[in-house]
Order: sequence, then structure tokens, then C-alpha cells
Amino acid sequence: MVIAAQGLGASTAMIAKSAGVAEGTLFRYFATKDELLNELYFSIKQSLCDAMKTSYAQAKTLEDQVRSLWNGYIYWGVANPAAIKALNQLTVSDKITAETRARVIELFPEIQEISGACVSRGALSDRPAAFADALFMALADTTMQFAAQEPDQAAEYTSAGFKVLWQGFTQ
Amino acid sequence: MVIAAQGLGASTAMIAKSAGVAEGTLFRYFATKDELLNELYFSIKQSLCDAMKTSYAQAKTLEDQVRSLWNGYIYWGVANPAAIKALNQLTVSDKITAETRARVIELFPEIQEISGACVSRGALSDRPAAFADALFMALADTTMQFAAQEPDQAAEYTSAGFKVLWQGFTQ
Amino acid sequence: MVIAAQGLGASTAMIAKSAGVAEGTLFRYFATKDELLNELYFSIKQSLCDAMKTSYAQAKTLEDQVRSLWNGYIYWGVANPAAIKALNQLTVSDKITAETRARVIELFPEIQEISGACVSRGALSDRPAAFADALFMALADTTMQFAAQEPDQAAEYTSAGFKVLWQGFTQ
Amino acid sequence: MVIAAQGLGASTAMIAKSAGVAEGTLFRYFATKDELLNELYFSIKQSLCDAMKTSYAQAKTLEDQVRSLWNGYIYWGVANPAAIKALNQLTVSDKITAETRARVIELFPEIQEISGACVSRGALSDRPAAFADALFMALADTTMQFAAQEPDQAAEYTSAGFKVLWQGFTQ
DNA sequence: AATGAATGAGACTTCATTCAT
DNA sequence: TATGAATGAAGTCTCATTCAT
Repeated sequence: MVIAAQGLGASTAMIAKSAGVAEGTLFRYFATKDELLNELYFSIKQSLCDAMKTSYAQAKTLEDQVRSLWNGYIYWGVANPAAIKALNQLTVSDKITAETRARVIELFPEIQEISGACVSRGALSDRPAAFADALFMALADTTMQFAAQEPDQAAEYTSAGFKVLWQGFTQ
Repeated sequence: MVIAAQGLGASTAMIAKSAGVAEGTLFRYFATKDELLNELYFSIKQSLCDAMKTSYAQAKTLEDQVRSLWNGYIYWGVANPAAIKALNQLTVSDKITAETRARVIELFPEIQEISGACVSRGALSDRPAAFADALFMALADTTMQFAAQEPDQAAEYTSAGFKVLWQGFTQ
Repeated sequence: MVIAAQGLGASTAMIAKSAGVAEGTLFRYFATKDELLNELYFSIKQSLCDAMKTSYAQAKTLEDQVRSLWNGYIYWGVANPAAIKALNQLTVSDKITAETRARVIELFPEIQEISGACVSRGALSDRPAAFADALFMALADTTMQFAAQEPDQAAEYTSAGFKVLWQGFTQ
Repeated sequence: MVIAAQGLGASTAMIAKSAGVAEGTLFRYFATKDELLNELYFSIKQSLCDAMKTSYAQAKTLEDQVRSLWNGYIYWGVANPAAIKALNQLTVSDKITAETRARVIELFPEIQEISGACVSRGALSDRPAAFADALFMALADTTMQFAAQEPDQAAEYTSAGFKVLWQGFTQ
């Protein structure tokens, strides 16, 4: 679904057209537009997790693991700006249900362990893991936006962002 | 304007009602709903800047300055959850014009210098100042959300978030 | 479309109701109220041209041709007062586009030749054909209005109006 | 009142502004927008009648009288296109009351006599005077429009139009 | 199962009119 | 008397959803 470009504002008519199906057909798969948005959110997160898992597979040390997750996140985001934009809008909208958010967490449970390990001795050591995750994503989203805007500087942004993350989390 | 609670989704009818005026009255002050949203965005940013300026006034060292800005940001956000929610939605929407964003920067120009000084020797030293600002806000917004959700832990979140920021930016 | 009776002032709600469809349905066929008005204008002109063509078919001499066009025009107008009223309002409104006006001319191109022949030796001989056409319509519209108001005198008005036209154009 | 340019569509706010008074002030002089439109219609007709009376004063023969009325009408119209446009829109709108139309007739009663004399032996001899008047105006309005569009040909249109009128009415 | 025309509630916006100053 | 801010009904148009085919 490349309709991500349109974001929340897209009408079901446009979504259907861009998906190559009739308007009515949409509602055979999603009872509601909100349901569709939840599925879209989930499927974008799924793509993102797949990308991160791939780059993460070979990493050995904790720092390498985190860096590979970070790089996976950023590069996927730079490559999928429409999806990122949709994700950002969906995230702040109140359309996404708690259930969907829970399902997303299930997608990549290992990430919990990593982030646990990563903060175990730093400033975040007695904060919940969710806080570290959220900070990770906040830094990554921002880095991603700058990298996407200046593609030829993407590597520099990615690297600088990672340093902020690593120093911030582990010191 | 406390209508911030409704966010982007609020209809002009609801906005007007919640402001205690007739729907037509709204359009004597804002030619368009978009214009209203831009003004709302600006005025929220203005309140936020005022809060930050107050706490910032007495700080001496750079670290104290940054910490007071950080604290000002977080505490204001925790105290104004509706405004923060509106801000987040407005920020990712494409309704806010470049002109409005420019006006917001004018609100607190000193912040540029501080962030310049703050990153001068760290990982961000050769990235544009806007990148540091955006990372600051990303960390602050996230911290704010957790602090707002668990008010009795607000101080701990604020402090932990600041450590991440300071270590990340200056090391 | 018999809604012609309402004229320009009719709201889309009334137009839809009088057409026996929902208001939204209107906008599946006409992107805009203005587009609808243009189509209405065109379709009224089309009916009118059809009426004129019918009566015109058998005429031999130039005078007979013009008279049959004239009669066709007047009788159609008397029979369709709502359409005429709509037409008059649409004509002076600035809603009708140049493109629509051009399409209308295509409806009955022969009329150009006739009017050319008709004025070739009279007062209008060195004026553009459009001027003669416009005068024809001006006289016909007025005649039509009086004929419609006093139906039992319709034939007299029609005949008197034609004499004014014929003497005026050819002498 | 030069607001004539705006026509019927003009809002009371625009009318007030263009008249140099406050919006509320308008309603101290005209109870209703419709009343204002009726007065506007009347006052435009008054200007027009004044123009016609001036040129008419010196005419001797019937033909000279009619020609001077005709010329006065056309030249006034060419000089006041905004007023003419407003007049055309007001005429076909159903806003103008019978009473206003009656008052307009009172403005220039002599015109009745002239038109009576003018048609006494022609095609219109047994039609009501109002029919002749209406035809006069229809021809004049059309002539006016062409003259206004091509000002350097105004004299030719005026003269050609008059010939159509005179031949049509008196033969 | 898939379609897409039809729907009508509701969105944003305009504007004639009122009324406190 | 003149003002202009406030009003709210009404207008045009959009869109999520339904349903006959």
C-alpha cells in the first residue's frame, strides 16, 4: 500500500483507487476506515521491523546490535518517506487503538531485551523500558527526517544521531 | 484558548462552542480554519517560550542554562497536556506554513546560541543547529509524555531525560 | 431537468430534492454548482435548437426560413417559461464560461448562414453576424415574454415581433 | 453609488465599504438588502432617464426625438457599463417589486407618448405600448453591449441599431 | 466476491441583520 | 446618529458507508 503518501487526510475513495480496487471493496476487508488505519499502522511497523531485523541479524556486540537497529531504522525511513509521514500522523492521531499498539510490540520482542541491556548502567537504568524505546524512536525519527531531506548527508546524520543515542543512553 | 484539547479533528462548530462564541464569529478573526490552526500553533509555542524564558533567566553556566530550558519545557508540557497534544498534531500536519514556523523561531532567538554552544564539541558539532534543536524537542516531547502520564514520577523522568540529552550532546 | 423554474437562486439542496436525488448525488455528476449551471444552460439551448430545427426544416424562401426559426423560438419559449426564465438569468450571470457559449454556437451552425443572408443588404450589412444574432434573440426574448403572459394573444405578438425583425433587418 | 460594478452578488459588507459607511449604517437607510436593490435599480433608471431627457430636449421631428432618446440611452450605457450590468441583473432577478417598476415608469412619462406615436402606423399598432417599450430596450441593451465592447465602433453600432428600430417600428 | 452509484450527515464558510456602545 | 462586532441560518461541497447488481 503506497497510499501512505496521503496520510490520514486521504479519503477512502482515493485510498481505494490507489490500491487498485473499487471503493466498496475496501469495506469488505476493513469494516471501518479506522480499522484500515490501524492495519496500515501495523503493516508499516511490520515493514520497519523486518528492515531492522535484517540488519540486526549479524551484529555481535551490544553496541553493534544497537547500531545496526539504528541504521536499519534510519535507512528504511529514508527509503520510505511516505510511510514515515503516515506513521507520524497515525502515531499522534487518536485513531490507533491500544490493541494495535500491543500487537506492534509483539512484532519484535527482542528489542525489549536489547534496550534493557543498553540502559542497564546509564541514566535510564531505573526508568521503564518503554521510556528508552520511546526516546530511541524520537531520536531516530528526527534523524530520519534530516537524513531524508539531505540524502547526500544521510550517513553523517545517521552517525551523529547514533552517537547522541549511545552516549546519552549508556553514560 | 483551551480548545487545544480537541486538536486538528475538532470541527469549527465545536471550536466555536468551546470558545463560547458563534461559529460565524470565528471567521471574523481567522479567515480560514487553517489560519486559525497556524495562530493556535504560534500561540502555544509562545506560551511555551515564555515558560522557558522564565526558568532560564537566572541560570549561570551553560549546563544550568540548558537544564533550566529543559525543565521549563517539561514542566510546562506536563501542566498543559492539551496544548502539547495539539502541538504534536499540528507539527506533523502539513497545515503549518513555513512563515509560521519562521515566526516561531523569532520568538526565542537566544535558544539558537545556546544550542550552538552546547553542541560545539560533541557529536553534533558539524551538523546544522536545526538538527540539535529538533533532537532537543524530540527528547523533551517524549520525556514530557511519560512525565505527564505518571505525574508523581515527573521529576525522575525529567532528570533522566536531561542526562540523556546532556551526555548525548556534549560527549 | 424541470428545476429550471428555480433559476440561479435555487440551492443545491432544492435542486437535488426537485431532481429526486440526494444532495451528494448531484456532485457525482457535476463537480461544482457552476458546472451544473453550465450544463443546464447548454441543455436548455439544445432543446431550443431542436425546436427551431424542426420548424425550420420545411422552409423554402429566406423569409420563410427566418419566420420558422422565429416561430420555433417563440413557441418553444411560451411552452417552456421556466426554461426561458432560467436561460435569462444564466445569460446575464457571469457563471457561463466562454467554452460553454462556444459549444452552444456549435449546436446550430446553419443559423449563422441564415443571419448572414438575412442582413446582407440591410442596416446591419457591415456589422458582425454576432450583432444580428444578438438582436434576433433580444427581440425574440421580449416577444416571448409578452406572448407567454397573454397566451391567447401569442400569435399576434409573434407575428408583430416578426414584422419588426424582418423590416428592421432587411430594409 | 458606484458599487453597481459588483452586481447582485455583492455582499452588504462590500456595498457598505464601497459607499464609505459602516456596515450597520446601511440598515439605517434601507431596512433590507432587497429594499436597497430596489432603490439602486430606481436610481440607475433615474440617471438613465436624465441622460435621455437631456439629449431629447432639442429634438423636433418624431424621428429626431426617437433617435435622440436612442443615442442618449446607448451613450449613457457605454459610459456606465457597471450600471448597465447591474441593471441587467436586477431586471431579470425577481427582487424588483411591481411598485418599483411603476415608479420607474413615472420617471419619464413622455416616453409613452413618443412610443405611441412611433408605432401608430406600423407592425405594432395594435399591440400595447409596453410591448414597444420593451422591444426598444431590448434592442438598445444589445446595441449598448456591442458598442461598449468595441468603443471605436460605438457610433456605427448605435446608428445600425437605430435603423433596425426605426424600420422595424414604423414600416 | 467485487463493484461503484447513491446516500446524507456534517464540514467549512458566507452574509444579511441586530444591537450594545 | 453611526458604528462594527457578533450572530446563526443557510449555502456549497466532501466523504465514510451501504447495497443492489
